[in-house]
Amino acid sequence: MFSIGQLSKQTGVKVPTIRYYEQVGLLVSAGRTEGNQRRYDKDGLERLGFIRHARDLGFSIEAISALIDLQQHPDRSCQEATEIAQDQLADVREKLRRLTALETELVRISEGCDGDGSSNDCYVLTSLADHRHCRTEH
Amino acid sequence: MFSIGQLSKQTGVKVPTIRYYEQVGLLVSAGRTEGNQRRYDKDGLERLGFIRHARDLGFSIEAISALIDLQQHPDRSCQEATEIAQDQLADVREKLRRLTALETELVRISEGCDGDGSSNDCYVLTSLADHRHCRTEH
DNA sequence: CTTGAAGCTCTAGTGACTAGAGGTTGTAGA
DNA sequence: TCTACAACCTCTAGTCACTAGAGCTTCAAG
Repeated sequence: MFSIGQLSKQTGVKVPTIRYYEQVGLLVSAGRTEGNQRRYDKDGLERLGFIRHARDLGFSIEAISALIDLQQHPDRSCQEATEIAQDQLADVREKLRRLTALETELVRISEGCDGDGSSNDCYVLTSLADHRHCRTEH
Repeated sequence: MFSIGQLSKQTGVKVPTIRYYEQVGLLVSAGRTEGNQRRYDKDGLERLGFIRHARDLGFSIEAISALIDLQQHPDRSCQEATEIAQDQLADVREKLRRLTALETELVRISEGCDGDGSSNDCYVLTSLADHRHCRTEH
């Protein structure tokens, strides 16, 4: 049996975050000692590991809830799980696309200015003031 | 002179967002009609355009505040503006790095599973349960 | 002069935590 | 067995950048 602090150390999830996950229903309520402190077993450890990993991959709490539901109903097809993962992938790719455009723009903006001179003709500021200078969509 | 709605249309910034920007001090308080409605001039339009563009590029409200300060003190060196832009670029690049790793992982996870079969051996779920399956750091 | 779209302020909600106050419990050492 | 104190508890509020809604007032066209 682990205390919440030990669970935290083993998973790398902060103590208040673990309590938060319980509060929003991601983790089932932990058993308690007589003095009302949470105690976890190996099962709890694994569930939190799953959540941690999914969060690291950018899945939302809502998506993780759905995935945990699926885990607990092994009779259901895993098509749903695959869909959730693919939605997440599409999301990540969209973010990559946007960030790549931003990178291009920021490089252009940063390089135009050597940091000398006064800010009334600063390239960074004039570039931000006028979208028409941009080379990519964003 | 524009109403807040006209300003919104011209810049693509929603009306409540404009009021929010004023509230947090990004936009100086607009002049008002006798009936207490906001009226903007060309200056306000340009300032909001600047904010809009900088937000699109992912700059935080705080960073934009600093940039606007610099605009209003043209005597100060633009080195600070360049630093802010380069910080933002570093930030974007870090996000790109992480998202690229996530993409790799998600492709691997999604492709391992064809959506058939039941979820007790679903590759998506087992992959999420065990970080050791991963090929990249995240 | 009427109507209704557009404006106003204020409060509260979003997601995923994080921080802090103020109190209680568990446990290691004396 | 006692004591000290780290770790635990609950609850509220704050973060960021908005967004939504209630309930009211003003503007402008017909």
